Amino acid sequence: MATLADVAKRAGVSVGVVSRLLNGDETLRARDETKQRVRAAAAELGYTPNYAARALRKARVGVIGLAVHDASNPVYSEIIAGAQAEAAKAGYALMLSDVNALATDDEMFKRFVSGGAIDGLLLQRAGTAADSLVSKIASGQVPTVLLNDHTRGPIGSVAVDDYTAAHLAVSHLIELGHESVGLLHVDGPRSRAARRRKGWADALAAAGLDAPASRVFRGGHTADEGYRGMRELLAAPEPPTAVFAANVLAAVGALSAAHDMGVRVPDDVSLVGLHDVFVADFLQPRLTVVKLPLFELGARAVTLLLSQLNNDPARHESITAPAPVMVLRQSSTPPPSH
Amino acid sequence: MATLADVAKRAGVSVGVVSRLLNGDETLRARDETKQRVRAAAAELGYTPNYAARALRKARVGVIGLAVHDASNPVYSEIIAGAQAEAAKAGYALMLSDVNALATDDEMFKRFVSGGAIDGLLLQRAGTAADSLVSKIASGQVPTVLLNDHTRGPIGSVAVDDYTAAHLAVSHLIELGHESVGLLHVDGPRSRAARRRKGWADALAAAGLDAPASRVFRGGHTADEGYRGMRELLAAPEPPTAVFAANVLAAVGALSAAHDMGVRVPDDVSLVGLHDVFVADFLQPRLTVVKLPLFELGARAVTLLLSQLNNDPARHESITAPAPVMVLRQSSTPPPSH
DNA sequence: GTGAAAGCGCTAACAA
DNA sequence: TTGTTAGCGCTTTCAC
Repeated sequence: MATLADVAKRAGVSVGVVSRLLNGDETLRARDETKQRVRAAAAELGYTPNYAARALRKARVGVIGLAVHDASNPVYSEIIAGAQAEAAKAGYALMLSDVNALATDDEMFKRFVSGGAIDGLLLQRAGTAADSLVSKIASGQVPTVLLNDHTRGPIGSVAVDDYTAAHLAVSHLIELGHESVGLLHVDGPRSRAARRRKGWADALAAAGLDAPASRVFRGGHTADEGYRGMRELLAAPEPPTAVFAANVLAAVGALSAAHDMGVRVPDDVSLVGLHDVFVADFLQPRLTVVKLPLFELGARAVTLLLSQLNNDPARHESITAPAPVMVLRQSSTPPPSH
Repeated sequence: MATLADVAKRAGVSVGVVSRLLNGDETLRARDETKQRVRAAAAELGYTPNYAARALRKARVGVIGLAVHDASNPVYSEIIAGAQAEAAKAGYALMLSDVNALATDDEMFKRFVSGGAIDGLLLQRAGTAADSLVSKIASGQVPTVLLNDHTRGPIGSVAVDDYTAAHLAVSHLIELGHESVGLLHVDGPRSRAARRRKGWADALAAAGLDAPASRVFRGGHTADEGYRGMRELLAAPEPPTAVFAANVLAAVGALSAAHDMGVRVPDDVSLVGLHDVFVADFLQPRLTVVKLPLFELGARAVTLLLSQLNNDPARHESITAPAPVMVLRQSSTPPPSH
């Protein structure tokens, strides 16, 4: 690999000039002819800066870490895509990691957050003890921003409007004529789960309807958990005529559970999920869903993190535009008795 | 951040000793008492090695790149998980990247494969021109191994047994009594697609059945493409009574297409997919599938790459164990007329 | 048994 | 307008 010194020698100048020129240093006063010569030499040698050396010198590596619980979860992949795009714009690379691995494997944690392997960290919490540990420790080492979460103090955070999304979904169901709407709710950071539940409750209340705890079932954020939650819900004494699943994967499982119990969707019970992922459009029936700007969430998170890298204070951001939208498909219709 | 020098000072020794001790240098002859002192100092200061410095010095960064087409594709995520696990064992980190971004964005390409940002590259091709470009260039810069692909020359590769998997799926259908089995085939590197098609054809031939080109439709590897392919297949003059989809996502789309066309699965047509991903178990009907050792694929790929990093020659590996297995679910039954 | 020192490739401050 | 130089933190060879 060609080094700066190689280029300098070939161009007959010193390394300082080459470095400054190639990095676009404005204050460099050099003859045009010299610039040409240097550029030509660099091109001929196929020069590429060595990032390890640069990182060592500048104490900044140009990579931002992204720790999630399950990179294969389609919900996360849109966030990741957004983060990726924004990071690339700023010349940063993204490095994925698993939150649990980070929490469990001490070696990995040190390598990832200490040791200068990343300049900043994007973190997806999920309410477990390990999570708070990670976020606590990590924030002391590297600038951190939490994804779809809310926090004060030295850690930044950015969130989408879960409350409005839930409100929207439930209002849609109410407009269709439903009077009893169950909730398959997620665990996770209190605030996130709570916002979705409040959206559900408020929408019901606004229509003068009940939002009793007896209609709330644990849906989790996997299809398996959603399956179990829906079974419980449908086995309840007076099952609701509609269900809002606070997570798509839970909705996928819920659909499957209804089918297995001989309950037809949407004829017997309507179902709407949160987050629009491709699979929603390939289920039978196709899943009605509310779509949140997940791509933007990822993008804004890196913007915020980048500003923290420049010593701006950590802050919280809410993404209000684009607003949540209903994606009407086949799983929601008026209730049976209408 | 505490540096080696800090630790050395605190322990009252020189940096050389600290470095050798902490790295487990066998040839270091030091008094036990000294070792204790050094270890204590390191612990007290919370010393973590700086990876940029180490990388610069050793000309090796400890990260291996993994370039795929769509990190959110559940099929890839199992491969990724396998690679992750194996890399972690060897103290390597994994850095994901998008193949297309790499092919398009020159800046990114240089940063990723030149510039020493990665020590080796795991690459998922898909038959496009961009791919061969990438693999060609990349292999000149860093050791490379292709995922589920086959190649000779300076690039390594590792593949699962697509042929047997396809053969297994089609044989299963034949045993159920089907005599006409359609194929939703994938594009991608010739060898991979060809192996699956040959498995289909050979299984049919072994039973004295026809495998005409008129029963082969393009299924691609997304649900959308599978949807389109299945529509065409079902609209054909004499549609088959069973279909093998050479990719799960295509199978997901195919199921949806059948439903939209009023064709019942499995009553009117049986369907089996390739690769067992979670969603297969949550569809209606649950999808019968053949499972290939994808996790092992990822793991073996990094093992191979690591050996190439130690100057072993590039070679090709086939993963034969665990063997492909049928996962029987609800989408395959005997043909209607039986 | 342990210390000293060179140097990986780069940036930035200072000289000339 | 361009050259020189001091390190960033680490590993490794060689000397004592």
